[in-house]
Amino acid sequence: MIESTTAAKSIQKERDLISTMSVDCVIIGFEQDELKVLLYERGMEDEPGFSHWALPGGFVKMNEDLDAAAVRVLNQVTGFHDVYMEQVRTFGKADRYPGARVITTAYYALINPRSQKLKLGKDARDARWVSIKALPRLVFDHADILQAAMKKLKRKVRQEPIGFELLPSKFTLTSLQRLYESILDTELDTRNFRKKLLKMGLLIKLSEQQQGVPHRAAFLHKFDRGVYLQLKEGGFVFDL
Amino acid sequence: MIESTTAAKSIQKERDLISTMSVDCVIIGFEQDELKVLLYERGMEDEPGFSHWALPGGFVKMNEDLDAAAVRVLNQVTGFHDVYMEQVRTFGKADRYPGARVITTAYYALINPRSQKLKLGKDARDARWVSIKALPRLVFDHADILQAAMKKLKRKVRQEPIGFELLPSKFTLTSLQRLYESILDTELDTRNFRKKLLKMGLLIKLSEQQQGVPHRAAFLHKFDRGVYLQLKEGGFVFDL
DNA sequence: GCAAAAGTGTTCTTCGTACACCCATGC
DNA sequence: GCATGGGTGTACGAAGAACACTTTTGC
Repeated sequence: MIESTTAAKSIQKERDLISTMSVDCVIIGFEQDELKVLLYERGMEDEPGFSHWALPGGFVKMNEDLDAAAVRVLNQVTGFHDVYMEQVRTFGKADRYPGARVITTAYYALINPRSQKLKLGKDARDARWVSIKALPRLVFDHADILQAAMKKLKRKVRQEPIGFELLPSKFTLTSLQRLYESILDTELDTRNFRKKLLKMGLLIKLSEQQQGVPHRAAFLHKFDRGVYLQLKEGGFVFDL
Repeated sequence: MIESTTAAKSIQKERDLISTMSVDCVIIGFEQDELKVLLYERGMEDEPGFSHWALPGGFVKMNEDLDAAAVRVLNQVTGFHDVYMEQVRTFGKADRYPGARVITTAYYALINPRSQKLKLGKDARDARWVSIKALPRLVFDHADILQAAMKKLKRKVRQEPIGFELLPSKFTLTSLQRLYESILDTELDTRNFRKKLLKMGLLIKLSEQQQGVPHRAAFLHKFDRGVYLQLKEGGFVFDL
């Protein structure tokens, strides 16, 4: 095998190579026909950005996989678990974090805000689902990170149906359309949207309907996970 | 401003948060109708992976932007400068690098191998342009990194014309087609390929022709950078 | 009965795709 | 004259885009 241990240790002793890695999570939810992001107010008085709004984040531990760190941080700050996450990219400007060299890898997470209860971690004074259309000022480069995540999501949504993660298990076609409209930031033609989706065979129409709405009740639908996985293997495209 | 310095320093003292960041470069070139990657044989006896083939990489310095580190590393290992580079993603498995915790961010670089001379850095025993179809075994997780870069390139090539970077300034339509075929790993119909490209108006047909070929000489073309930049702003799509 | 959203087909245009032959050159 | 790649057009089918009215329900 490779003779490495001493060399590697000497590398870590060189002060100018040492840095701290963190992960930041762009947690995206869909509620009341709006895309939202979970932000929190930093609550550690001795850390940079105290009392400012930020994306949930935390440091990567020495023996922890990067992806695992993202999952852990999400859980520690929000209490959420079993969430779909994907790496966005890494932000590494030398001066991005005040007072120390911290390189951060951004992840986005997709979740239905009503499916799990928010349990604030100790580092947070407050946390809120904030509409993507009305963001407060964020600390450090978190506005850039958020923007990059949204851009990635826009691309992603054209390649596979991500509604699975953001909607309740039973939903109306209209709310699915609103979701796509929010992500793509356009209006879609209802007839064309339905035509395309139904042709794909991904949706199962239930006999159940909406209750108590002051207009004609819509039928509920659910996703067919079997068909989805099958399509995914074949590497399909999903243009809207 | 934010009261941060002491806090940040205390963060970096915690041993379990300290790690080393590196960058690795997937340097892609196109030569003799083939896509190639620049690999080097590791030449530092006291570093892991000595005498094995690897992607050019190096550590990020304390006061260096991550993107700048990628540019520097590329230059140090190969002597290349002014090269198109883009971040792929970050690889952070805890055990990916033997003997130390090293998280690495991968970049891909596109270059015409004939446009700049390869000048080996001191860490390399040897370096070669290797066909993407005949790769040797690579150290650490470099095979995964390379694969991720190629996948990203495949997606990229459908969204903007990257031939700019990989071809000489004057080229034939056939070599452009071969480039796309190499990246996408398919065969394309010549007539349809030309139809689509010419309709875009990105190419300028020169009066100059190939010299000394044992068949009908092809006209040379060049890219119209003005039209390219214009199209790019409008966020165009480029399907083949 | 009215406000509010659900649901449904057709036409036109655009674009992708398949396909075969003559042309110029070097040897 | 032959081998090699250069260069060109058309016809068909699929898919995207535009577009308006009837239905159901709660109040």
